[in-house]
Amino acid sequence: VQIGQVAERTELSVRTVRHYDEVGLVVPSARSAGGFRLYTEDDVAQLLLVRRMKPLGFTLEEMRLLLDAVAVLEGRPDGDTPTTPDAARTLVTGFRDRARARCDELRTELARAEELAERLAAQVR
Amino acid sequence: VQIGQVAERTELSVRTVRHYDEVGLVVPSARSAGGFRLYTEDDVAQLLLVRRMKPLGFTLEEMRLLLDAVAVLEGRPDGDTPTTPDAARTLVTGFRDRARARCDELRTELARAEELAERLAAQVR
DNA sequence: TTGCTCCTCACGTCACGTGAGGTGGC
DNA sequence: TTGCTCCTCACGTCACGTGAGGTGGC
Repeated sequence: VQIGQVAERTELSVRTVRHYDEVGLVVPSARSAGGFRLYTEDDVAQLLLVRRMKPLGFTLEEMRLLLDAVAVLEGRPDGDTPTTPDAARTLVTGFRDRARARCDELRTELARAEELAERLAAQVR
Repeated sequence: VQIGQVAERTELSVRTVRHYDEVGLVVPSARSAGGFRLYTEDDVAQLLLVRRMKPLGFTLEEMRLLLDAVAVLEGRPDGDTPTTPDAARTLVTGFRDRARARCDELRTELARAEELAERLAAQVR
């Protein structure tokens, strides 16, 4: 499937999907004869995962490491990343902890944001 | 009060507080003889408001407009921004709506993030 | 052949981070 | 006088946005 469809399905911009390819975060599994990026369903799943991670404030490089580690744990070694399953587990555990911590932060930020919205509402009542 | 104290109280970096001065978002009410930025309690309150707004994804320029409008509605005309109360009300109403919409987005992002954290937890179980 | 989608440079932008080198004030 | 805090350039960075000019494929 082509990048336009992928962008629509993931709610990412075409430029963003392209950028993730440029930095090696999610590289399309194939190219057409004319050079068009072709994404498999697995590629799309990875992009969806990345989109879920974005609010957690990880860098693209960190997400790349995480995706690689998860790939190792799920038994698809990804070709060029020679991570041991053990290293992968520690890495994923670290990300899990950071993810949970960030979720807590997000919750308080959300509460504050809601409070703010109501303050603005009161301002124009 | 000096920038270091302000940064600590607002949980913003010193550089960030300085940046907000540079772009005219929150300008300290005074400077010491030696050029040190001096913030009043009102200045700090504005910085706290800005920090609450950040998760809502507004640009610094937008926040500047909002702070000015709120200042007008609260009866402290801010000197250089000649906004009418009417224009201020419409602007604030717009921001209220956008803030509420972004709160909804934040809620779904949070839900997805929590789901993701649990997925990572399951991965290393 | 006409559109629409895609491509690669490559520079711009937004919100700061990060030194470099220098001064203020208890 | 010694620290610690603050100052102003000014360049770097991260995650893309935004044209410019060109091609692929139904």
